[in-house]
Amino acid sequence: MVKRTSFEGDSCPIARSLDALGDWWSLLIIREALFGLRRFGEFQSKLGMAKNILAARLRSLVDHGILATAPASDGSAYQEYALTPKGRGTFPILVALRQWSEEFDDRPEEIATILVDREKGRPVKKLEMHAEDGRLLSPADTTLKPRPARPRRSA
Amino acid sequence: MVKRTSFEGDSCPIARSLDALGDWWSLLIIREALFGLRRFGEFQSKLGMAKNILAARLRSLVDHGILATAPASDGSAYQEYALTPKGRGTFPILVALRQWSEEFDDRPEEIATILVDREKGRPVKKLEMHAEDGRLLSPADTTLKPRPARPRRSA
DNA sequence: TTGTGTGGTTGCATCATAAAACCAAATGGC
DNA sequence: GCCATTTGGTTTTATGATGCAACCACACAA
Repeated sequence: MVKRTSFEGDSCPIARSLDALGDWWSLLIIREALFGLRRFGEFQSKLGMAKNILAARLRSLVDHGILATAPASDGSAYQEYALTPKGRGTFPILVALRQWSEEFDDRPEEIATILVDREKGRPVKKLEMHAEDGRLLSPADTTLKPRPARPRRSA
Repeated sequence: MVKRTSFEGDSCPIARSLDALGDWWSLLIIREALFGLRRFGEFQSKLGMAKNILAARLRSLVDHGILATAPASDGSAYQEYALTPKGRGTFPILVALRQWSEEFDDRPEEIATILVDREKGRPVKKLEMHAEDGRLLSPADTTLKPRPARPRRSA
C-alpha cells in the first residue's frame, strides 16, 4: 500500500486539518454548503465535478463530522447534506484563502467576487491575529509551545 | 487528458488559492519554511516525504511565486528556497487551519503544539473578521458582491 | 406501468503519488 | 590531487486517486 500519506496520526494540527479538508474539492464543497447548497445535484451542477468523486467527498466529509446527512426537509424524501458546527467552523479558513488570493493573485482582474460586510457593502478587513490582551501580532510575534498536558486523567 | 482539474482559470478566489497550495504537501512545506527551513534536505528529512514529489512541489511553489531560489547564503554553493512576500502571506491560512484543528479535532490530545504570543507565552486569540469600521462580523454578516471594475486601464 | 428526474455506483483509462534505485556535483579527509 | 561521503536531485516502477461515461435503483408523476 502506497497510501496517499494520511496525516491523521500526525501531531501537527495543520496536518490534521489538511487530512480532513486538504484535497482539491472538499473546501469548495464546504464553500458551496456555506452558501446554502444542500443537495447532491446542486453540488454536482454548481461545481461541475464527477459524480463519483462528489459522492466520495461527501462521504468523507460526513465521516469527518463536517457535513451531516439530514433525512429530508423540503418535501422530497431525498437526502441532503448540511454543515455541522465543525463544518461552519471552517469559515475563517475560506476567508483566509480568499484574502490571500485577493492580495497576491497574479491576475486579480479574473477574480469575480469580493467578500463584503453585508450592512455597509464594504470589503471586510484582512484577518488579523491578536494576543489575548488584544495586541496585534505579526507572524514574528508568535512562536510554538508544546501543548500543556490537560489536567484530566490521561485517556 | 484527464488533468487534475486545474482551478487556475476559475473566477472564485478560493479555487485560485487552492490551485496554488491545495495539495497535500504545499502548505506543510510553507509551514516549515516559515520556521526557517530553506534547504532541500531539511524539508525532506523534516517532512519525511519522497524526494521526487518534494522536488516537484518546490518547483511548483517557485513557479507560483511562493518560494524563490536563492543561489546560496551559508557558504556552500548549494541552492536554497526562501519564502517570498506572497509566501509569507499564507500565514493567516495556516493559522486558520491550526485553530480549526485546535477547536474541532476529535482527538485534541494528540496535538503537540500550540501557537502562542511570543511575548506573553499565551495562546493567540482566534482569528476574527472585522468590517472596515471595526465591527466584529460573523459569517452571516457578510455577503459576496461582484468585483467592481477597477478604474485603471484594462491591462 | 411507463416514463423521467434524482442520487448515486461501477468500469475503465489516465494521472499523480510513493518508494527505491540511481546519478552528478559539491564537499571533506588525507 | 584522490577517494569517500553528503547534498540535491532524476528515473523507474508500482499502486492509488481522479475523471469520464455508462449503468442502475428509487421516488414521483401521469
